[in-house]
Amino acid sequence: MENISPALLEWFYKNRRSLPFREDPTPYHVWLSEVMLQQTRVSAVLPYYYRFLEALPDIPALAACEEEKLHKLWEGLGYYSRVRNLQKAAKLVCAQYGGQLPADYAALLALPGIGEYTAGAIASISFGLPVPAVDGNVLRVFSRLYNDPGVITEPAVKKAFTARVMEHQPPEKAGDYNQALMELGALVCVPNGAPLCGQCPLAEVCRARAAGTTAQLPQKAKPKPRKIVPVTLALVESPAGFLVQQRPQKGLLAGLWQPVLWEDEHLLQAEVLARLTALGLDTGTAAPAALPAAKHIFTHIEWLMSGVQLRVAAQSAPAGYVWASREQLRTAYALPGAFRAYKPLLL
DNA sequence: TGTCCACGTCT
DNA sequence: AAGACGTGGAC
Repeated sequence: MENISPALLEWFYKNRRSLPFREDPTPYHVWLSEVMLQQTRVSAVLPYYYRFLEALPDIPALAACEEEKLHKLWEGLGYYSRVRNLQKAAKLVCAQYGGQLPADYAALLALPGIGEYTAGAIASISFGLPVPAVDGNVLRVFSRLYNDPGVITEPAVKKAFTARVMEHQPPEKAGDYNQALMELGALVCVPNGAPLCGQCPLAEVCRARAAGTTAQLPQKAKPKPRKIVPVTLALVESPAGFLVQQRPQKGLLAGLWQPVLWEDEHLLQAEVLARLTALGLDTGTAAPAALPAAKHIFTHIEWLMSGVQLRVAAQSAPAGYVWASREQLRTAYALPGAFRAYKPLLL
């Protein structure tokens, strides 16, 4: 196949979206934006990106940030290990590289939370190094360009596609070329079988377009069914606020905060009261109110939530729990989006 | 309603 | 190799 980069770059320079991390592509800006953009759309990321940089304008500031403030800056973005790894890496960068990201693909790849894609994006976009940055957009574009039915979730297929990506990459414009491929995937060679081939600078050479197979590409593995998990929660409010606890530092929603909650159990009101009493809480005599049922879908799990809401007298919090005021819940404690249905009651 | 996006990284 | 890990919006 002829080299696609001249037509691709010409299209990119005319059609690229103006994005804050593109207008000022420092290594830190590109790093932060790429980590935020992993599994998350541009429109969702932008407000977080502005707020994060305002609070933590450089890598040393990120390295020094309090964990709770960091979680709060990421609250609602999901995949919270991303922000913990971001700070781990920032601390390493301060200790090993004087607070500046290294202009070296292998050194970037060695940092926590930076995998092949993110290392390639930073190295090519910020440092101009001729390395690949192959994300889902690029895999989709190349699966269609070559009419290749390879299952793109398989590492061997990704490797083969990456080799093709590099055959077309102009070493002097690696960053623009990589961004152009992703931008083409985001704006023109879109998923779900309806690419805008009429606007595509590569339409003439696209083998899937010639074969009429764009809607069947890319091929992917079937997702596994999600596990259904019953969850019971208790919104316990005293004059001091709501009773909350921090989740364990490993696993689902690690380190985030939640109301009193039992996973894998669907409890009746009387059972909830008994559990609260067993924690040492004086629940008084007022009848609890049932909470509306709610569902939250994670990638691999589906929470079916129900529970109760109740007011109790002023008292000390049971071990492992704290009373958090509405103000503290708004400004200091990071609550995952899974509790969105109940947030109006909490905030 | 349910599916897809969404390879991205770590384990 | 395969599973863990969030969220929200498009369709």
